[in-house]
Amino acid sequence: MRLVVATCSVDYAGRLTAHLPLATRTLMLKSDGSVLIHSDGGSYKPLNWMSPPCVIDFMEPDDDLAAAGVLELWRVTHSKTADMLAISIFEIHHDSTHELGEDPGLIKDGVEADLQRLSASQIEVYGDGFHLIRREYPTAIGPVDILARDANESVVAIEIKRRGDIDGVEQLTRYLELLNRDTTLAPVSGIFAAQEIKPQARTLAEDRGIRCVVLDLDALRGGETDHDRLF
Amino acid sequence: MRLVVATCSVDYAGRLTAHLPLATRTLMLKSDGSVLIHSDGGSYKPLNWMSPPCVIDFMEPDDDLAAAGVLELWRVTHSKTADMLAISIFEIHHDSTHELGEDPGLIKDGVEADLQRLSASQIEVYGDGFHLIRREYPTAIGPVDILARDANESVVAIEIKRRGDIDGVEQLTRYLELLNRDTTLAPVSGIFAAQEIKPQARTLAEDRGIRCVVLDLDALRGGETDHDRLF
DNA sequence: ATCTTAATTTCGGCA
DNA sequence: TGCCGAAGTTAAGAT
Repeated sequence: MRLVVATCSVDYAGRLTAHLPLATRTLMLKSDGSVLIHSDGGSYKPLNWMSPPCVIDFMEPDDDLAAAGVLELWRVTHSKTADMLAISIFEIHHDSTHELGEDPGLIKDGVEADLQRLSASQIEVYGDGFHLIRREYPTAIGPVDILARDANESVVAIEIKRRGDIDGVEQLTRYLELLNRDTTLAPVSGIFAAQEIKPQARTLAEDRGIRCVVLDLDALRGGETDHDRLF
Repeated sequence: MRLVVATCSVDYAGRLTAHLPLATRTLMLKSDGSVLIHSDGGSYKPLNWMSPPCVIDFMEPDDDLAAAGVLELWRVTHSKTADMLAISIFEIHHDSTHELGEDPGLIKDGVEADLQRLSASQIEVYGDGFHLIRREYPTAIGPVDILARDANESVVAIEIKRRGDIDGVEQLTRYLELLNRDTTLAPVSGIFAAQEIKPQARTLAEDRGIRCVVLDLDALRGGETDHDRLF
């Protein structure tokens, strides 16, 4: 990886056209050819960039550019889409290259898939006597996270989110409407489950007769451990 | 901005839990307190990060961590959400600080909205005698970019993209199918308009009786200027 | 300030 | 490989 702090201007032409006026910025050149141009603030998104696969070409400026003060012209072109990034270097304040090696990558935990897997394997967190029909139950408008039966053998559709918001309730409502047209399943009730449920979402859900369940990830993990130890 | 290349491990706890095993990475510490952790590849998204507003606390490792080889412990906490990022520094390979100053920011140009606005105000680029019904004509599956009538008063649905690809043709096809069910509008023909139309997309479109129009942004701009001067 | 939607989205999963 | 949906989505515009 090469790190450069330079006074530069940048032009991008590809899915859109964009320009960065002359200013001092940090350029990150990765070993796969990709380039990030960062300012000293804002979020993790660069001001401008080129994603791999791409190649960078370090060129001499022509006479006009050189007369305008351009030391180097870096031309980054995408290998497939012909997107192009042109970086005009006016002054280099820092330039260093570093060997980083492969990265083992991020290990994530506590995403929706974990909640679904853990709570499906401990389906009674949704109520005594519950049993699983299946996860990712397919419907015409997409898969329902969990389909189960309650103690009375009535079908229950469970929608799981990390953070329970209005749109999740809407999604479950659409599933319920569809599932209740299936005479072999109806009547189907709904459960909206999340690690955290927004008050607005809870109000809407309960207004529609949908029960809300707050999932405790740590408790689910503990439960799984016990389960693994028992069997 | 401070640039650090270090062998480190990282733990994040917030909206999810995540861990980065020990490896050499580039750390970008911005002046607003935000931190990005980049590997030498991938896209512009960091492996892990903390968005502003946040504060970074440079701490001495406790005895256990020091015995494990930790030189420094950087603790980044979000000022509002209590999200936390803990960076355990094992070895620093590079460390430099740079004054960048304010950035004038990116100037974007040629986005879909511009093409839509400009071509709607000069609707005859689609054909002599064309007149606008409305932009963003609402349907059950989303708004149609432009709905117009041609010289014969037949309705035309226009889908606009910056770069015309297969999926844009598919989108327009769905709109046409829906609009043609409306007896007050049918028959509705389609125009696929873009600054650049991929050969595959053009073939598919014409195969479905959809006309393709290549939009010239500079010409549209010139046309708008004339219009403004005339009225 | 809040919400709605696009994004040069990126990223992962599954068919 | 392509489609579909989630993301610590982020970011910009409208209400």
